[in-house]
Amino acid sequence: MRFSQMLIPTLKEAPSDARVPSHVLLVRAGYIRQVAAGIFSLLPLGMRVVHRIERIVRQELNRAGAMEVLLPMVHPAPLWQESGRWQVYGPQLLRLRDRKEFEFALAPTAEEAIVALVRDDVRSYRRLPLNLYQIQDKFRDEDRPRAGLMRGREFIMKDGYSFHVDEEDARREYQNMYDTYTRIFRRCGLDFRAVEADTGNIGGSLSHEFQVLADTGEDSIVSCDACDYAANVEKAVLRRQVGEPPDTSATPPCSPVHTPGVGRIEEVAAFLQTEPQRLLKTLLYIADGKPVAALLRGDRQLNEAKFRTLLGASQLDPASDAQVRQLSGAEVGFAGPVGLAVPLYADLEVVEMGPAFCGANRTDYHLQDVVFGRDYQAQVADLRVAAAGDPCGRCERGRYRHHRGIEVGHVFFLGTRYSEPMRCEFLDREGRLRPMVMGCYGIGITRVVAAAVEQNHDEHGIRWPMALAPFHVILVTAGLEPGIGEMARRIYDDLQVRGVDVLYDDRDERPGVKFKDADLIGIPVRITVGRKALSDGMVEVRRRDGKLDTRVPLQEVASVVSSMVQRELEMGVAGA
RNA sequence: CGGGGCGUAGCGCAGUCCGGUAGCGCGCCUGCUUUGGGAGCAGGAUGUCGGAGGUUCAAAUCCUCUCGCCCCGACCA
Repeated sequence: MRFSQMLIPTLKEAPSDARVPSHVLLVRAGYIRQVAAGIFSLLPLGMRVVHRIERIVRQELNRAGAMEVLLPMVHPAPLWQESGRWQVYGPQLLRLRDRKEFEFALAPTAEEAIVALVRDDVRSYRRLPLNLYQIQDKFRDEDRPRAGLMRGREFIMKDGYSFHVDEEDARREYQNMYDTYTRIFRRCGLDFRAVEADTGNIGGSLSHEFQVLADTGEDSIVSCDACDYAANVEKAVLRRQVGEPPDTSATPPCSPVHTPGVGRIEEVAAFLQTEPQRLLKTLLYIADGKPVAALLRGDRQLNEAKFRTLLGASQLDPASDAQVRQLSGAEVGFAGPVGLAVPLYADLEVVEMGPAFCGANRTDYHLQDVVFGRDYQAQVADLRVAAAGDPCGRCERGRYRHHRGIEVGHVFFLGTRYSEPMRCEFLDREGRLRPMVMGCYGIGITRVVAAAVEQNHDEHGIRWPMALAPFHVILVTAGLEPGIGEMARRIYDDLQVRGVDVLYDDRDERPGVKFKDADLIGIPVRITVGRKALSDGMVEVRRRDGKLDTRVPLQEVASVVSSMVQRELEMGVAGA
């Protein structure tokens, strides 16, 4: 492709509404343009990157036995009413009406549509298992779209669904997809982790997110420094016993302290001239209509998902200010476990705290020297959000490291959440009607684009991994001598014959402009044919990642570069 | 949903307080020169000043309403 003929509108200045590197660079380098909040157009370069990703995804999924389909993007409301999600999904589901006032939704995901398809045409165990996927635009009317392609409202997603005769087979396929995703992201050249994830309200136990590691990621994940356990902090379990509970036999009885007007943890700690770690935090919640309290060390966060699971509650909300006043008998900020007539649940760490400060259930007062087991009792459980340094819950000695991640893939064991209400059933060997057991598997294609840039850029621009780059090589001419163009065209043809995708910058621009654009656009290999090439027959080969900057004889450059490209493309395909 | 910020040429911005009929840089077009890290000179094109209503002789500027975009928060007692 010739640069002069391609639409690559690069910008010297960043658009003012972009904050994160991927957004800034993808706009500046001419890959995307914003159309509305969270809605983007893909320009030719952006489209090429998307195609690269899609190709890898298709190859690996097809290889793993999945089949591609294309479902509609506009779903009739009754479909969603059948699964119950029309009521449950909320404002993220964009609803619309046609001219006859019939209601539709723009698909944010396609469980309903795929189930409707399969249940009508698959009635026998002989036709199972099935794994169907599509690559298609999705729409989610996000509360707050942000960070460019990272959290858009409209985005391209690969969504796949599998159907099985029983749970065992569904789990086998789950593993198959897990392995396939690992291959896909490895081939994309991304630094990622597969982490255990919270299954949310769908239930079930199996769920992994594929997280690309990047500081700008929205998700928080932890990985063990001793074993291979890694999980989203929403999910990460903690080791029960870490140290011995401190000896509190000499601790004086607890006593009130006057703390006028200080109710927030930091304020209380500052007022008492101590650390938040010495404070005991009491959080009042309403679980299915009944009050409960969670106790945590002052600097810790409650993991509501863990709490809800522990309680077996379907609804769990923080108590309102009025409820807090009524339950604790004090203003908000002065609740404590001592004498509180509410079921108490203490995080593992609370046991090991030693004498602590906590609210006195009396406005403007706290208690000091409060000891677990002596001054109050509570059920002890893993309740907090895992953080860096916390003890791994899967092995005996590991500690957690913390990372930020961008969720680019998610595999999920669904069970019969959809097949049951929507009656997606089959006849088994014995002639009995049974619901199919399902799994679902997603990859955010456009989010992979953003994640790759977040992970691979510098102050000059993008640095694509070879597998995702819109072109493998950019060929730049520097100088106006007629011989230079001729040489470049020969190299261009030679590379194309060898299957290398080349962007030939034939523009009538000064070399500086071409170099700046090449760096910004981020193509992995740059070949420069300049005046020097005319004199000594050498051209420059330089890698965008800085790993190579050398000169190669004109005659050899095509073979040298094409094998470099091939080698790199094959790196992730090992075992294929 | 709560709070904050911003909408002026394709992009980045000034002008708004204090009303007088729109400007700068980049980009774009033409010509000449230039050609290894975002060239120089000369000439040129480009605006419903987000929209609607109001005040006024006169509105980018003041008032009211509205739309859009960005950021922070939306459990932490």
